[in-house]
Amino acid sequence: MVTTQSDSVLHGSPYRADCPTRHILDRIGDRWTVLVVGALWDGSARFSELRRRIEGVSQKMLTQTLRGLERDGLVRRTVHPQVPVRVEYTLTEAGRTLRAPLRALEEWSIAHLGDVTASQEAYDRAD
Amino acid sequence: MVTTQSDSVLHGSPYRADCPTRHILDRIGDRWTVLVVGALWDGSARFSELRRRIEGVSQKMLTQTLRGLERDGLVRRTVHPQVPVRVEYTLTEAGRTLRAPLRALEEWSIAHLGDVTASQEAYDRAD
DNA sequence: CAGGATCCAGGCCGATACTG
DNA sequence: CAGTATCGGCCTGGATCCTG
Repeated sequence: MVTTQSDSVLHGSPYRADCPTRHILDRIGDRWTVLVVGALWDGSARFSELRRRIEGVSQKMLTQTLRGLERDGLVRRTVHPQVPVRVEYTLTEAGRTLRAPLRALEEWSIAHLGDVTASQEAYDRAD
Repeated sequence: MVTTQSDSVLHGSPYRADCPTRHILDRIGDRWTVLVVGALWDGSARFSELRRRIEGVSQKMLTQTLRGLERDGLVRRTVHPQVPVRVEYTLTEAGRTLRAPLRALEEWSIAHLGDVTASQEAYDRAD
């Protein structure tokens, strides 16, 4: 509902507090979302598998991140009724489209990491 | 905390806690960095101008964000010795290269906002 | 005008214990 | 195995006051 507005959103300022893109940025913003999407890129994975793959993520944060992604329709959660329970997470079609922009960011990071680090050191050395 | 070595990190998993790309993601992660870069895209701007353009940013956060970007070599800060002081912020060459990946993200947001919102509502309605 | 310094509330997130 | 629930520390970030 909120989406169907003039194209002013496109060219207009995403700097407005009410801009819908901010909400998305908030999602991408948190470190784990990006890493979870990355970890799911080459196929589905179980909960504990993700937890092992993504170093440093707590169980709480992983759950929370997965719930958020599921709510956004970017990740599908499938429960296989077995004992013990088996839960699989997979990227949806929409989730897979996230790959391109995230990849762009990642590549930028890798390409510019050296420069950024050097700049930081120079900045810190000077007063 | 500062790592900088071992090129294995480059091609290795960005899921490792020590991966340098995380540092970049942390920067991009916070809402203000993205918005500041966006606000500076069409030229330099003064402090108060930025503050006006970016709705909702506090003086503290704007300063902090600009300092961070300057330290990273993405923004150049120029002080014009006048009374009152005039300070101009401009994107550096490196900073300008950020445009492409950020743009990609922004476009993804706009393109998928509708779907995401719909998915959220469905998720919340169900149980 | 462009910021530094400080106080403080709120949330983020980890650690821990418990369930189906 | 795949979570839920809860407590608590810390850090973020806003509000406010002050400076050159």
